[in-house]
Amino acid sequence: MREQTQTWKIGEVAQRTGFTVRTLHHYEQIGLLRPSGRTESNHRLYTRQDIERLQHIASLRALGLSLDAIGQALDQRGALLETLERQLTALQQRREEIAALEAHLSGVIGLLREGQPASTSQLFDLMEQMTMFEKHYTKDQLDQLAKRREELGEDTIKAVEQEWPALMAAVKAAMDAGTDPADPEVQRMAARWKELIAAFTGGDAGIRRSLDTMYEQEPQARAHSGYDPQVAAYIQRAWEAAESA
Amino acid sequence: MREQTQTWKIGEVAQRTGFTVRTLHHYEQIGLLRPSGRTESNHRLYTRQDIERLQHIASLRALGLSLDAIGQALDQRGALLETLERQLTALQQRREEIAALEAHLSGVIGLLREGQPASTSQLFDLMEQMTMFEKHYTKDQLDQLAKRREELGEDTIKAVEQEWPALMAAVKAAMDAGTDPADPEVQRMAARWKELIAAFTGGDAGIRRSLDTMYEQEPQARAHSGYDPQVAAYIQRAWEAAESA
DNA sequence: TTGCTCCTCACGTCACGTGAGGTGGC
DNA sequence: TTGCTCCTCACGTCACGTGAGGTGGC
Repeated sequence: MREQTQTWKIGEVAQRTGFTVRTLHHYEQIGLLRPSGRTESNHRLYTRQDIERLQHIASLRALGLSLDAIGQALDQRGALLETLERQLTALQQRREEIAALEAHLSGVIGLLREGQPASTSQLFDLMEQMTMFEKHYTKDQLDQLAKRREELGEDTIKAVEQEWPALMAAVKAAMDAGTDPADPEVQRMAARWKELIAAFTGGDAGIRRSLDTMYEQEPQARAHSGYDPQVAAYIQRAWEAAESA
Repeated sequence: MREQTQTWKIGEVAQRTGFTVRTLHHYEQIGLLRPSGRTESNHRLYTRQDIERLQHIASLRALGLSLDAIGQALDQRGALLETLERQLTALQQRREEIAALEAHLSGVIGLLREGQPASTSQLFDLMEQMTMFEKHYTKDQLDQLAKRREELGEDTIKAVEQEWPALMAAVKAAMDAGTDPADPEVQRMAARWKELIAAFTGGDAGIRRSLDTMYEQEPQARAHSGYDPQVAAYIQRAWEAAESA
């Protein structure tokens, strides 16, 4: 009538379950799985129940749960479903983050491969711009911008990028000379300024707003483009003069 | 003619770049970014070049690179493209792993919600089975099995699952009684056995092979289904007798 | 006596967060 | 003198891997 309870030493348990001895030590240390007994010489003894618990741990670990979450799920029956749902949400979120990183990374790799930027620092300039863009524009807006660049063609884009600094310098010169914003030459430059922005935004008001916020919030963006708030205010006045005319 | 080099203290750098002071300490400690100077009172002084390097670090960190990889990429120009490509591959792999986890987890949550398994230990049995299945069957095979279950309908599946243990017990009894495998009654049971397997596999040879390997390699699977190698060998002989007849 | 298994520390990993305890400039 | 910034340790995080040094059973 003796209840003979079979037990296993740690090495046997390790071999049968695929856990390492160290891992079993660890699980005992954090209180996740305490072997039911010890031999006289202090060797751990695991019962069938212990091994069952270990298998449950393995199942939950296979779902990516943390040891902490596993402990809670096993000790408070009923919390299981909720724990798993939280885990699913966390995984989905993590996967979306990774997908976004991948998109960003692919973009940078594309720049590096095709554009062959002249210098490393130029590459980093480009990367910073990309990061800023991805921060201030929605995904739809970025798609629109990409389509627009394609429509315009590389040559047009390069031409515009070269024209910008020249135009800003000319406007700044007129401003510094105290020229009236209503002056015909300034009006011509203001109109051209408007055209260049429209070429970039494609006339989309949302993209225009995102562009403005980016320049407001990112000193980097201002520094990079040579944007000057005083010049911007001056152009603003020129536009207003044109409207009231 | 004095070259006046502007410098910033750690708090200023932190504020402008969005890193924390502790992080800058850390970057110095691991040699990723060493400020170019110190004041008399030992306060760190960062130059414009230091801050540029910090911005490059930020760009690369935004791509998910480890600090170690960032250090290498920045110190050995040319290694950059390769580093980024490795990172992209790693991210893709990680994303696929997460997707697989999600699929597994969704399955388990589905079981928990719909099936409402009677006890926790029953749920874990189911989970272990799922894990084993996902290990031994290809994705295509799992899809096929799912489709097949749908075709058969819940009632048929339950009926079959109930019939199994009874059939195995009957065969075992015949075997224990020393009945000849060619005996008509044993032949009837062997034929039924074949039908039940076919109902599960849908006659697919690949699925049949996966099922066999699973029973060979997973003591868990054998224990769970009550599978007995001696009974299996007996059935084998019955099938051979049927063929040679 | 020789292997093999078991034991208990305890450091290292990754990228910092969070104090603790103290000093220097306005 | 009071704040504020700066400094240098140093522990904690997560799930163990990897020794180090030593003991017990066949």
